[in-house]
Amino acid sequence: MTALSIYQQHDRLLVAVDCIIFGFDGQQLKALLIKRSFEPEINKWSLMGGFVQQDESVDAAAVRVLQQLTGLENIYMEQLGCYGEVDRDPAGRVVSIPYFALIKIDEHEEELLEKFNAKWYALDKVPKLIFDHNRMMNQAIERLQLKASTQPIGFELLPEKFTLTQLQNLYEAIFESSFDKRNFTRKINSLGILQKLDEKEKVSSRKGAFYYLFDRDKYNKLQHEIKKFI
Amino acid sequence: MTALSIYQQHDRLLVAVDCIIFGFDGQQLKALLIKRSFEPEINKWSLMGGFVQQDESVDAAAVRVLQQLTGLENIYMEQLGCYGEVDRDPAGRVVSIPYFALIKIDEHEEELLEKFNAKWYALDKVPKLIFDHNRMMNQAIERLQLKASTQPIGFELLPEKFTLTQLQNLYEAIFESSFDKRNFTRKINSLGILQKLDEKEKVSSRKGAFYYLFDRDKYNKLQHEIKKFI
DNA sequence: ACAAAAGTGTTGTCTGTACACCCATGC
DNA sequence: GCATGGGTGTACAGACAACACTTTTGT
Repeated sequence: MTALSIYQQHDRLLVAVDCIIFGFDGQQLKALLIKRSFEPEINKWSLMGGFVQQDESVDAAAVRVLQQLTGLENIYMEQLGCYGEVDRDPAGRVVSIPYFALIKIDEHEEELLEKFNAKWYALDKVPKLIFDHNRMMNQAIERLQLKASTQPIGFELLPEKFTLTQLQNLYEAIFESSFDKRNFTRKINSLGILQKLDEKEKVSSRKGAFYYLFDRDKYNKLQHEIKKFI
Repeated sequence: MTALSIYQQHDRLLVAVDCIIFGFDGQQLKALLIKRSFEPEINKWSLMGGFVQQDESVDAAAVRVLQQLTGLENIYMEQLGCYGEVDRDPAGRVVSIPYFALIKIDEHEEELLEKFNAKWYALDKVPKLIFDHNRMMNQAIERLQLKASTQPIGFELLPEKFTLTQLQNLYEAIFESSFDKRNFTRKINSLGILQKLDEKEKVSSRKGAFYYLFDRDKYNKLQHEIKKFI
C-alpha cells in the first residue's frame, strides 16, 4: 500500500479559482469581467477563472490565472473563501476558491481590454454573471471595505504618486460615502505614513495639488499602533 | 459531448474539511482535538476532519463530519478559507477547507471524550498538530476574536442561562485580556439584547447572581445599530 | 477678475477608560 | 460576624463629526 493509495476510496473534485479584479479610475471603483469564450455559458459575463492543477497550490493557481488572463504579475491578491455547492456549475462538480485582486488601472488598461473580451464595470453596473459569481463579487466588495478600513491596501489601487484628493475619492468610492475634506486630511496625515513630495499635480486644478507617496517603511514600523485607517 | 465531459481534461483533487471546535468551561476557551486513528500520522493530535463527497456541498460535509465525530447537530459553524499547498498532506494532494464551530461544552462533554480519542485543550496548551492544523487553529482564534467583537456569537459558547460574570469571563477568555466589571456591565446592558431573569445562580456566590438570556429577537431588530460588541 | 480646486482650525458630542465602595447571603 | 462574589456611578481624556473661508493660478 503506497502512501497515495490511502485516500483512494475518496471522491476527487474539480477545484477552480476565480478572480475579482478591482481597479479605480479616479472616480469609480470598477471590476474587470470577461465574456466567456467557452462552454458552459459561453458569451455570458463572468469572473476570470481557471482550474487548479495537481502540482500547483491553490494560491499559485490564482496567480497563474491572473497572469494568463491579464499579463499582470506582482499583484495584491487575497483569498476570500470557498464556494462548494454541488450544483453551482451545471457542467460538473466544481469547488471554487475566489480571490480578490487590486490593480492600478491606468498602467494596464489598454492591453487588457483588447486581449480578451474584458471590460471594466463600475460596481453598481455589474451585469448578471454566471453561476454564483455575483455572490462572490458581493463578498469581495464587503471584504475590500473591511480590509481597507484597517490596512493600507487602498494604495494598491492608486498610482505611485497621488494627491490627497485622489486618495479621498478612492476611499469615498470604497465605502460608498463621502467624507469631510478637513477631517480626512487630518486623519490621514496623523497616521504618519505618507510622504509629501515637492511636485504638484497640475491637471485637475490651476492651483495644483501636492503629490504624496505611501511610505511602506514608515507603515511597517507603525502598523501595530494603527488600528483604523478611516 | 456531454456537459460533464467539458472539464474532462482538468485535474481532480481530494477536498477535505477540518473542524476547529471551540468550547468554554467557565474559565478557559478550549479546543477539541482527536488522536488520529488512521494513517498517515496515526496517533498524532489533529483537528476533526473528513473528505467532501461528490454529491454533498462543502458546507454539508463540514456539518456531516462534525455530526459523525461528535454527535452534535445544529451547531454554529463558519468557514475560514482554503488551505491549498501542494504538499500539505504527505499522503496525497488534498485541499482542505477549515471551519470553526462553537459548542456549549457542558451539554456534550462526556459523550465526546469517550467516543473518540478526543480531548479538550486550553488554547495556550494546544499541542503540535499534524499538517498545517496549527495554522488553521491560529486562524480560527483570530477569526473568533474578530467575529466576537461585532456579532453575538459568544452566546453559542454559554449555556442558555448565564450570569454577567460568566459572560465577562467568556469575553476575557476570547480576547485574552481583562475588562473592568462596571464598564463591561454598562456596555452589555446598553446594547439592549439581554433579558434579565428573576432567577439567580447560587453556586458560585452566597449573594447569588441574576441569570440572563440572550434575546435573539431584540438583537435581530437592533443589529444594524450595533457596530461593536466589546 | 473670476472660476475652480487646494488647503487649513475650532468646537461640541460621544465613547472609552479609570477607579472604590456597599450589598446580600451562607456559613 | 465575616468572607465571598454581586452590583453600582462619576470624572477625565481622546476620538470623531460638524462646520466656512482664504489661497493659488490659468484663462
